[in-house]
Amino acid sequence: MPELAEVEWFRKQWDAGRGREVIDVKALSSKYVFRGTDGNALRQNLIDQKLLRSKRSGKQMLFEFSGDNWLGIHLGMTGKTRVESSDFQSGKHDHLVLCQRERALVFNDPRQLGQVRFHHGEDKPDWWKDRPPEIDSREFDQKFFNEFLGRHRKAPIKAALLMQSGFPGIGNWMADEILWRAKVLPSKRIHKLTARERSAIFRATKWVVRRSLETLGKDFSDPPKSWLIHQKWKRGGICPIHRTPLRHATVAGRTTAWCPKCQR
DNA sequence: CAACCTGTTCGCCA
DNA sequence: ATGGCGAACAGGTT
Repeated sequence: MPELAEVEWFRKQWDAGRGREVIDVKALSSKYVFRGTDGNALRQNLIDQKLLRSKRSGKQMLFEFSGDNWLGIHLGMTGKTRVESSDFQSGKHDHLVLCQRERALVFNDPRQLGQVRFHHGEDKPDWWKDRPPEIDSREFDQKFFNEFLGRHRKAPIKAALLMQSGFPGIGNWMADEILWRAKVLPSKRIHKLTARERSAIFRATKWVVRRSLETLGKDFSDPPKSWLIHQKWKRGGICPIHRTPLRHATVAGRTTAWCPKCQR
């Protein structure tokens, strides 16, 4: 489910617990989502600590706690964070519950392709360092964009858009939305793109990210009806511009929708 | 029962 | 050494 804008919304859900102590931790640490993490250390360290703040980088979330404790959550395909009341009883796929006196902060992930990581130390965890620039920042500029594409000349443009090291936060629906707006066929190889097409993709990337943060990222509301996302999953989906039936195929290993009239 | 899935990582191959 | 691609991960839904 979650790409950049949805992850931003899920990150903010736990803001309700900022400044408050964790009094108990329920962690099903044998589960796949805890791979590579010491569930006991997580439990021992987080109890009695306060949630201080959180950050997002691409699709990654980092929650900082007092006492030099850091909790990383990646939502994968089906992960969600939410808040429940303090007497909440955890359900089947609620793998991690941080209990506070006033509420419970819950991480749920049926499919478990997400990941929970824990780090204790003064400095941020290694896996949070050397992140690529946020698309919605000045550091994500034409130079960075062109250099990244230059390293993947033979790949279809959609494959590059899905690479988190170059387009942090972009996922399947945002990639299709960007290429539809830029009027570029998702399967087009990067070395075949014209300068004009590259520039259109750069601008559409920034635009889709900014606009989806203003809707989905802010209050989980739908982007405008004119967006491709509303059509891409439906049977009989049409181009929002002139109602041409969308085409579907697997590109870069993922289901892809595009308008055969707009995108060439 | 089979195919599919808004994500990432691994191993194989060029 | 680097880049491209298919499979695997786990469990639910169509």
